[in-house]
Amino acid sequence: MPELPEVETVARGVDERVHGDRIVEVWFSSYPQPFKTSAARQHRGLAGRKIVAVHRTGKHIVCELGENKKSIEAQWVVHLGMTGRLLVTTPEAPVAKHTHARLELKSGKELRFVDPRRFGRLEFRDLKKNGAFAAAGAEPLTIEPEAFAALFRGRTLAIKAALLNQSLLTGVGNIYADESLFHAGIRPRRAAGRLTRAELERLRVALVQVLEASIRKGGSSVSDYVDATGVRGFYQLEHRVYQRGGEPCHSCATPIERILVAGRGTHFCPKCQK
DNA sequence: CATTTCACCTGGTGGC
DNA sequence: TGCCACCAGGTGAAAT
Repeated sequence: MPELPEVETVARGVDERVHGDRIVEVWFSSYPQPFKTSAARQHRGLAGRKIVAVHRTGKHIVCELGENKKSIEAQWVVHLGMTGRLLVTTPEAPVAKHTHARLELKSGKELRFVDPRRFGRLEFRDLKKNGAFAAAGAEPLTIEPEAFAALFRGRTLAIKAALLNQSLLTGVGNIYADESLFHAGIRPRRAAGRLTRAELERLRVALVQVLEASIRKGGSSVSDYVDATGVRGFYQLEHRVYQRGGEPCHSCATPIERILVAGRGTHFCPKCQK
């Protein structure tokens, strides 16, 4: 479900509703997979802490914990995987199947992590011991043109595979890789290192435009993505190629092709993309 | 090292 | 209605 625009939408929604609130009680499911940090250690770290702010880094949601913004002591880092949801609810709201974490807040609200496939991850970081969370790759919304081009220099892998590599760029997933390549007019199987400087700049600009447009629409709800309050996004209505295999291209009416690149379903227009 | 493949999970869909 | 194959927003380990 969640790539940069979806994670940004969730992080903003959670921040609006819980910043300044204090965690008074913590509950975790017994499935070990979602816990990058053991449930016991997260429990000790989270209970009693105040959530100062919530924001996005790449595809991660970072909850800053401390007494105020100038004294952050710890972080709770949430990765939604494919099907994760981070929801702000009332305590009475029915607990959804596959709920793995419930943080009861002083205000009476609850912060819940729900994840059917359990590909998501929850991590607790003590800043003194572990340091602050940092993504490996660059932020696509702010990277400079020169640095963006340098990411792909000399690489033989497909440009689509390179876009998905989180240690190069952080936050781009299958939807926005396909959509940005369409808007830039570049075929997904092209070797990353063979793109011209002009093509790379078209790609960077397309990526920024697509990601920002999607954030404005609350992200893409292809099947089950919802924001922090359970509301779906609308950017799926703007998709030009993603999951449109066989359907006519909106620009030239040529049927959109679906192929496999880096093991992922990949969609492109054979006429508009060179 | 760079690149590719596969396993990790549940659930929805479409064919028979 | 049931069974089965296939597909899905991600990522890290193992293989090549």
